[in-house]
Amino acid sequence: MARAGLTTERLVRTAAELADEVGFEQVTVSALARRVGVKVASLYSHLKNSQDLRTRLALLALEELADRAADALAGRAGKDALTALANVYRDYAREHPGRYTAARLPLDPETAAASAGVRQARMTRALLRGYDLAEPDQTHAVRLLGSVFHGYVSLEAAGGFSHSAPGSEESWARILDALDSLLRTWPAPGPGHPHP
Amino acid sequence: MARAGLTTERLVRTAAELADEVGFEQVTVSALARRVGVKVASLYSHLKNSQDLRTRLALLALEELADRAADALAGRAGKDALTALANVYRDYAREHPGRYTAARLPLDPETAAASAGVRQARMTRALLRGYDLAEPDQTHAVRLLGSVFHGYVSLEAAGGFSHSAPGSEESWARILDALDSLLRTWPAPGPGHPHP
DNA sequence: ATCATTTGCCTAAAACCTTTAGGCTGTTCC
DNA sequence: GGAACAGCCTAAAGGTTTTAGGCAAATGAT
Repeated sequence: MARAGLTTERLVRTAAELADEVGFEQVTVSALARRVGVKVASLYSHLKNSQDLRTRLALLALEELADRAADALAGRAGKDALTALANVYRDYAREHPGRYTAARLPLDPETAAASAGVRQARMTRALLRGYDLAEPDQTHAVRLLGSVFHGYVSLEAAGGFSHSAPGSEESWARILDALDSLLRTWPAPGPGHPHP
Repeated sequence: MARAGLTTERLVRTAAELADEVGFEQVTVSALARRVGVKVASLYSHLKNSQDLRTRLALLALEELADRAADALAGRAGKDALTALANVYRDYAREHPGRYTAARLPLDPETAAASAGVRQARMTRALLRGYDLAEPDQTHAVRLLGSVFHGYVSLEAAGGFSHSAPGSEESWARILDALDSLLRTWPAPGPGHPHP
């Protein structure tokens, strides 16, 4: 009987392609087995179970995102860096929707701590060195940026901004303008402007 | 044979409880049938299929969110309104994680257009009347707020901000401060500050 | 080169979810 | 009461997950 020469890594990469083509939800051990031309049970030599496959896929996506982020940030600072990092997420989500969804999979704390997610957080923090933020504001800003990037990209992928003017492209640019401005003039805590 | 007296609405409400208890992903026609004490096939008189159940659950959650938003916004303006609306999303996600996940389900355009999602968008826009934003900046700001609320709540639910200082509560407060400040001084488009 | 071991893929089978088809029995309404 | 409908049931087919056990190809020692 001819052997297919499967490995866990190869399977996960194939699963990533599958995810981008048919959606992360549709990535199933069965579908993966079909695609690599092998019986379903054979995959259980390489994968613990279905959840294991999804987790590995998530870790792959987190790595790829972190790699792209590192590339994008190299040699940039300030708004340039902000824009570059933001576009890493948006572009990745558009090029690889299934992988991007996978990257959003909730991981248990230990797995998350060992993932490339921490690399991404570190890079976001590095980006903020181009602005003048002391702790704990820097952490708040890291969380804000993460929220905006993830939130915008998710809503856009769900079709939230299509079919209405102005275009999503323009909003994205203006939101980055706004974030840049906000980071340069991060406000002190408080109830906001005092009513005169 | 005693009749259970099921209706589609009752099933969807039960599915919502189920979602909050075991997670949206685990909401299945079978699990729902078990919970209401009926054979699986019986549910297909009330639900078109599994996807139909999930969609109805999403619509329920969107309605509940819009209702809470309307309550929260009544009689408030400015930062008060901003905080109230933001907390609607965060509190709802914490009280009803399954429902909140359901509300994030991508809907086909017609369904989305007929959902309470548009009511939510309208209310966010109404909130912004307390700030001085002309179109198209108002739309950009609506999208920014939606992104931050959804993004923050999602990352928080995924455990992104736990086990690290400062606490998520504090970041949330400071991010709302920052958004309020940003909305009061929304910047003009451009590359940012000119370098001196 | 041969034999033993390990490895990789297979078949078989059980458990669960989805969906359709058809039947029986309460309920409703003349 | 009886006709018609509605609501829940059984049956069955098809798909996914996972475990168990088998056979053959690759590996490596003698």
